[in-house]
Amino acid sequence: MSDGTVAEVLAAMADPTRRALLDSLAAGGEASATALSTGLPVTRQAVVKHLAVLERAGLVTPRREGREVRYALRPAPLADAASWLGGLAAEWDARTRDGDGVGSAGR
Amino acid sequence: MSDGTVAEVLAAMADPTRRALLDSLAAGGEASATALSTGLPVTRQAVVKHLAVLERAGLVTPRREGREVRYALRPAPLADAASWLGGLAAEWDARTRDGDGVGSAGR
DNA sequence: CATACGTGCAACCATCGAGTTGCAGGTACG
DNA sequence: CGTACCTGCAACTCGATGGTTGCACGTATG
Repeated sequence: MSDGTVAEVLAAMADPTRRALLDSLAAGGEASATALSTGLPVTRQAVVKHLAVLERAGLVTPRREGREVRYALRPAPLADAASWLGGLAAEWDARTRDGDGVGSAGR
Repeated sequence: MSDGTVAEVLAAMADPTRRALLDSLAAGGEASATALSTGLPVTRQAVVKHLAVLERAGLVTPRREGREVRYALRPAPLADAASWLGGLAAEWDARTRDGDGVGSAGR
């Protein structure tokens, strides 16, 4: 399951600034914190903190390149979170459809 | 697209207490706020607030039953969020796999 | 009718998260 | 070598959020 809890991924994806950050990375490939901060209405420091959160969630990975640090996207944890959510949704759906109560838990 | 933003769903699912709440509802079907609060280490009021968040996200729906209010699961928004995340993950995967830069996202 | 139970509202507190500013330390380059 | 640029750390502000207590109101029920 790659890295970072599903909960961490969800929390990371819940923030609009963070999503914008990830969008930028998806669109333009690797980028440094300073580069990312231009184009966003926040300070470089704020971006740094967000990147730290994203890294803890495993959604992004840093790579030192001379005097700067480039961050790149890591899709795996996102896919994990997505399938986890999907599984839960399916389970709920099965339960609410009829059995509604106990039932033989899917998992 | 049911109800509640995907972001709201993600934020709602990011909280452990809220997940526990949803688990209880999934396991035992409908339940009132007071019923849910027993079995959790928090006050009824805290549960009420969490239920409000979950309702705003569309994950739960209230139904007045005499003098009490029963909350029931609503799987749809969760499924939406899951497929949204899945789509994003696929897109990232496609981009990081080769094009990495701009590239015509589509296919 | 009186009582008990459940809900709803409001005030309040503590903590967390997002964001800022300021400054010190490396690293590239003329 | 000196300058410019980027990173890293620390202190601080401020609003949102999770949680609590207290109380008033409605609704069953003996």
